Amino acid sequence: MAATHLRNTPASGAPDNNRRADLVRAVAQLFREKGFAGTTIRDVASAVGMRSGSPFYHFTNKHELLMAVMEEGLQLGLERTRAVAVVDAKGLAPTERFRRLVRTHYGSILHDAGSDFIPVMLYDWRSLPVRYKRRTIELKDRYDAIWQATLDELHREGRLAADARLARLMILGAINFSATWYRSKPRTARRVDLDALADETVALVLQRDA
Amino acid sequence: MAATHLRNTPASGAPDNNRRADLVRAVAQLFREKGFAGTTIRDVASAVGMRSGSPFYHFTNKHELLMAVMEEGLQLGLERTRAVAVVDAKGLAPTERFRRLVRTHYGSILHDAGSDFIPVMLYDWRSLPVRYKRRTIELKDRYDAIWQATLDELHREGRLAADARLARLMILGAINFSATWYRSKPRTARRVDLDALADETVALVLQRDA
DNA sequence: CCTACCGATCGGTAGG
DNA sequence: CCTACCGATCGGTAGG
Repeated sequence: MAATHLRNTPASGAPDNNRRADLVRAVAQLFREKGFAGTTIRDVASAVGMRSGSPFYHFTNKHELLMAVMEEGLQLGLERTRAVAVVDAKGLAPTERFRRLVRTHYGSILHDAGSDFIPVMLYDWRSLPVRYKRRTIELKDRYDAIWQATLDELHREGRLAADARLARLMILGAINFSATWYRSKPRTARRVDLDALADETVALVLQRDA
Repeated sequence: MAATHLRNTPASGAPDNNRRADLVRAVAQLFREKGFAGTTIRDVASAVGMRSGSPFYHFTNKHELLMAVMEEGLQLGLERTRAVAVVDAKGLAPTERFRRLVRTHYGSILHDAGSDFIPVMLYDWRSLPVRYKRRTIELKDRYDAIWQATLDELHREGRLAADARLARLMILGAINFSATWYRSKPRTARRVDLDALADETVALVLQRDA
């Protein structure tokens, strides 16, 4: 019994990272489904097989749990987006790079299994205390910058007919809003997969090649 | 004292409509700011100068308050949108009718003073119990139908390069998402007013005239 | 990480 | 619509 407890308590005194990661993942799913205020610490604990007081061994309060979810999402999203835009599609035409950005956002940011972190940010940004917002905004700005670079190029080429900064807000808005209506296992026959959805999004917002 | 109470209690036995309307309005603002689960009945009561138990004289539980907010928003939105699309802009070109739809959604649905009802629906749809959703969806479908008619026309004219149904979801998504970033009293100098925002939105999603 | 618990708060109600 | 209240639940903590 005691040995089991010790196994999860690293020598350094810092909580075990696996358990912490388990918590953040479980919490992301719960917050996405029921919201920050609608989720109790007891929900969180039981989702990872802990007792009600134990999450506070890893996080000092509920708000830090919320921030951890958002930061995890931005960190992961930044890595994946950078891999697509700055590495894989570096030499490609802006339109193709744009298509890949859109597809990545639909997939690994919003709708792939386990992608609950950013949706929590979209839904519950207002629940994050101001003092936690600064750090999160820094990460978010870096994410936006990657998009902005490609959108600026498209604007220069005449493929984007709106102000490039507003275009970013509107395009990411259109994609993010799919969090409210897209279901990977739909009830209706009108199934749209993420590839098709990305293509349609690109078609909608880019002007035809002149 | 007793007279004051009686004045607000109509003979029919039904609660006074003005007080009910006051409640719905105040609740919409609170739910928009703090979310459904993050708002207490005591917040609601004190916002309209009541004591904590009194809102239950008008609504049997907290969820009915949420539904009332959403229905009020859809009812108002439907009226205004119909006035614009089906009356005022009936004979106009689809592109102009579209522009007015977009402008109305930005204004009287999302960002004008007192337009907190629909944002509550966007944020807290998941908090509405399933048995309340049916009625709300009926109203929402009618709202969507007005948009869809104009988008179908634009698609036929070649001004819309995506599937018209997905276009509706994406365009309303782009507009609705402004609820998370648009501020009528911005901190930065980059002020964009709703007229300009509507124009930019139209420019983004419509293909240039061939 | 568990046990055992606390003080505060919450949605809701009875009775007037 | 108020007064007075209840039972349940909540975030969080002490001590091991």
